[in-house]
Amino acid sequence: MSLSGTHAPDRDNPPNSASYPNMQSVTDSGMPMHMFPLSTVSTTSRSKRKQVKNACTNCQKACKKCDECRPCLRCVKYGHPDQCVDSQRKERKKGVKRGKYKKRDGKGNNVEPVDGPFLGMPLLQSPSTEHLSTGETYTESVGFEPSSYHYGHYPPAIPKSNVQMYCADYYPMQEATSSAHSGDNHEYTSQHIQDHQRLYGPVASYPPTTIQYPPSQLPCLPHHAPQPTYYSTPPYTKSSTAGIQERMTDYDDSVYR
DNA sequence: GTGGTCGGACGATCAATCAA
DNA sequence: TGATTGATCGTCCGACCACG
Repeated sequence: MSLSGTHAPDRDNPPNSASYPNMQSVTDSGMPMHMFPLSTVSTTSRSKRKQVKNACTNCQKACKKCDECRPCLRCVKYGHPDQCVDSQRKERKKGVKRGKYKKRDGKGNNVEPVDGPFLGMPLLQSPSTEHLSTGETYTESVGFEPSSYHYGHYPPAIPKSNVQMYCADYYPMQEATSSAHSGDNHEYTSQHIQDHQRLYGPVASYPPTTIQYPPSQLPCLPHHAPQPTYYSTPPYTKSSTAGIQERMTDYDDSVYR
């Protein structure tokens, strides 16, 4: 990122390190844990950080959390929604030679291939899944590795140009903490959310209770924005709260492929 | 209290490689 | 040809600092 800097982050206590699983601050969707209903948030888990596919230039420059919507909440918050544009990604290198492949056990050791419940994919073992049996209580930590393993198992990609992101997984409608927001820790106040709604339309409730397919509204888009193209056959029909997050995430991912 | 800066951990992506 | 691996690139956490 930036090339010059004088401050030294706390290397001895990497707060986001997997070696500190109890220091959960964000969820799979990138939503800060404090924005979850307390009853569903495990205090002992640390799930993977969820990143947006493409941060806007402002957030990228500031190294701050962005969201899929344009303008993003951060740009709205700081009063420059018109400058909220996707950053450009450079093309990945091709023709990079690689050595012999090793089988792995996740720790860098050579092992035999492991089988898991999803196409040989190992289960994501999160501490918070221990008390959850059938998914009756939804937390972000439940589920399987939202990685490229299962990408492409859903209907063929639709052109990216036809896609606008559905952001139900991002915006919390719980009352924001009374302490309002602090810094950039994406603790948007209810006032911020209301402002955003006033400007750009309603945002989705969180967590959703049922999957709507296609979504009846695109919560983060300006009302005049072009509507996305959806498959005629929904890739997901799950109606329980369990797993909704990952399903929506998977869907979002699938449309890019 | 608020916002800006920034190092670096780690998540996402996808081409190269493997194996059936 | 689909699955797996590993390199690359990007996001953003969280500490620190400046400012009003």
